[in-house]
Amino acid sequence: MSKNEFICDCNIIHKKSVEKALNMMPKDEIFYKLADFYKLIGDTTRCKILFAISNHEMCVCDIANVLSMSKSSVSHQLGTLRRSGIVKCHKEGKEVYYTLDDDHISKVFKIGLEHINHKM
Amino acid sequence: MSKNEFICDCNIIHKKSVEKALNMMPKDEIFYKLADFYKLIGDTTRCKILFAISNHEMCVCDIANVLSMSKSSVSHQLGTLRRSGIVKCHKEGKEVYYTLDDDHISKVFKIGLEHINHKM
DNA sequence: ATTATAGTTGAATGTATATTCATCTGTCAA
DNA sequence: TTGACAGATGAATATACATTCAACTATAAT
Repeated sequence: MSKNEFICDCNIIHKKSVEKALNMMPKDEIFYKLADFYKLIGDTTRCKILFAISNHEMCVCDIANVLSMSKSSVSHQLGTLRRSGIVKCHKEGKEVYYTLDDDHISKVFKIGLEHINHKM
Repeated sequence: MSKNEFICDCNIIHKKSVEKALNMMPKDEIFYKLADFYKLIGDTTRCKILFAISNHEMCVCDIANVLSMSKSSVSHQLGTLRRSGIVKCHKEGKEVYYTLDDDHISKVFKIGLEHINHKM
């Protein structure tokens, strides 16, 4: 009977706690997606972009001006957000307008700001 | 009268939109903190750690076993989370027990999962 | 047709950061 | 007081990724 049945460099202190936690943990795939989602909004530039377009749609140039950044940089970030299904866009003539794909983002911002205020 | 009054490599297309967005944007400091908060939970390992301890407190060894990771790696991440005020800890003998600092994390997880489900 | 502008994209560079390794402290037991 | 273990931590390495640069497409105007 081994003291350490798990693949880790230390012994188990509270076996029940560990097993309980293991049971309630979602699958790895869920954690990958969840972490990926937070990682996407966990960047100052993307935070600002999402905030800017959360009120009404904006084209790339306007967003670049709001953030005082290059079109290229903004476009790269918008591409990342689009491929991840966080924003969507539609074209009108030469311009491409971006909006949030759904409104979970606004909710997440709300709680994030609550957390920050709680820390002050 | 210059066509481009802002420090950006492109023109403003919709002046009103840009000004409106600029007015409602929080200060940079807020965005730094907000992005930092999401960045912290935007990592698979830290996501798992937070999830594991969200139910009841756990010591470092137990967390390491739940995640099948080394104590050192877990401890580094816990240190980061602690210094950022996301988790807190108390010592009992040789062991250090970690819990969430407040329950905004659980709420954020809830919305994150909603977003993921919305995408399936 | 030609020119200007909106936007995208691949490659390169620089920066940030997660994990590992080795070492250290603090606590308990023998 | 010696040994064993929980945990923390600095340095090093490796990986991820944000921005820049240059080149490209597409649309509109002259």
